[in-house]
Amino acid sequence: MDKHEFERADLMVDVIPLTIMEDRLCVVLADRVSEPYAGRRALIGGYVHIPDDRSCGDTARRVLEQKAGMRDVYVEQLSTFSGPDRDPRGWTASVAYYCLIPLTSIEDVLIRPGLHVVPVGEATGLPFDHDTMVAAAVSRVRGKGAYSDLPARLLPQEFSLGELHRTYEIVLGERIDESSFRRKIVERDFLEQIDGLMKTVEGAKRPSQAYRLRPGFSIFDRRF
Amino acid sequence: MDKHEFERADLMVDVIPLTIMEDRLCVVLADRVSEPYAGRRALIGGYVHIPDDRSCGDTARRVLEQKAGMRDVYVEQLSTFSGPDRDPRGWTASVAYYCLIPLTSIEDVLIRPGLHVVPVGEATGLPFDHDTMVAAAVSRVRGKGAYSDLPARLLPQEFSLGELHRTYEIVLGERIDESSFRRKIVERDFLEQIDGLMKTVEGAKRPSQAYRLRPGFSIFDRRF
DNA sequence: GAAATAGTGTCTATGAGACAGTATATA
DNA sequence: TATATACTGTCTCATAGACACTATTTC
Repeated sequence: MDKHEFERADLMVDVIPLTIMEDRLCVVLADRVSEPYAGRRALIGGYVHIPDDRSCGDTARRVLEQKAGMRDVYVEQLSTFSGPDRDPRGWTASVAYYCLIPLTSIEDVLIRPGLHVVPVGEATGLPFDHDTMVAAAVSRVRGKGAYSDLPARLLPQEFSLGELHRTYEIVLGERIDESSFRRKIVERDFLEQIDGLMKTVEGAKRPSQAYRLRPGFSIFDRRF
Repeated sequence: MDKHEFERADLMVDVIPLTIMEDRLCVVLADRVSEPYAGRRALIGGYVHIPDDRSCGDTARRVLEQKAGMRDVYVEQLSTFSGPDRDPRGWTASVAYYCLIPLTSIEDVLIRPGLHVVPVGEATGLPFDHDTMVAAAVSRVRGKGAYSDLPARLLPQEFSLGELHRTYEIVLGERIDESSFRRKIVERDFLEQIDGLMKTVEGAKRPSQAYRLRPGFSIFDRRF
């Protein structure tokens, strides 16, 4: 059977960049510059570049850098959304990736015009099936967050257990007991202490021990 | 930007049909009829049919029926595998789905020539990146199996707790305490008793209570 | 009644949440 | 010294595994 016997489906990639801002889980949206839906806020995405990209994961990382200036972020494949109606241009399949933007990178990102950081609950009414994608990304991160090091990737490289604790609470959307959190997190053994202390940014009192993710550690396979 | 400015990637779908045979987790492979790799055993797959398929999940269900005669099976998207080297025909993306074939359907399936049921551990050396796909499917089912109703879909509609227990052990590849299994499984509340008893097929003694999955129940979202 | 599988009851170890208490910095 | 956050210790309750026990059928 000839592979071009039928009309072909178009392949694209969309990225759901998640971050925390003002103690809320947020998604980064971009003003669309071209049709369809020019001018509307939507997820960052693009077509695969055959000569350059070695995988759809490469495409995701490339559009993140080119369209939002985000580099070296944690990127993971979410799911592929497909069908004749999700894009007015015709039958498409979009491989969706979510990524976690550390707090420190967010200020640099916001310098770019046309980018917006929106709480995930308020990112509705988006074009294409981007509402579904955002919801799926949040659901995935919540599901994995309960037993993974994933929320730590929303923090700068060095952080305190208090900050990490608050991050887990924001991501999971529920209160977490502090003492059991400390126990669990040190048992999981994906953190390492940094010799030297740290102060909280606000008018804090006692400084806390700084930690970082153990280099190269991840519970998850990074296959795209 | 014109959407056909670049050479386009080809979109296809592959399916990993899992089942249990002789107390082992197995995958169904098919002899390839066309190039590349004609005559080799590989996963079932095909191109999206633009006019017919309403999603890649539809493509998965269609090729399952057309190429292996499997209908009404549990199908779930696994991951999308992409790149310039995975298929000798060029840059492709394959959306992989796994499905769970109940024991009762397997005999019908095997009537078809060119189909083979192979223990997952022995399904190696496959063409394309099908080794990776099989491994990813097994890993996903094992991961989800620990807290889901998913292994029950490898059994006929009616089954005993003993059979279900053995199925979980086979899927997870480890011994599971029987009394805690019974406790957990009834608490999870996705089974319902069937009034009337059941005998084990072998030279069994006491018959056991028959159960079925509560209609419509699934812990998981079935988004494609 | 013997055998074999089905199903139940109970003890114990582990782990998480609740919460009180201690420690160490700033102002 | 007052205070706010960092961190620790202990109690209790829930849950899972171990395992012994009972139940019901076939042969």
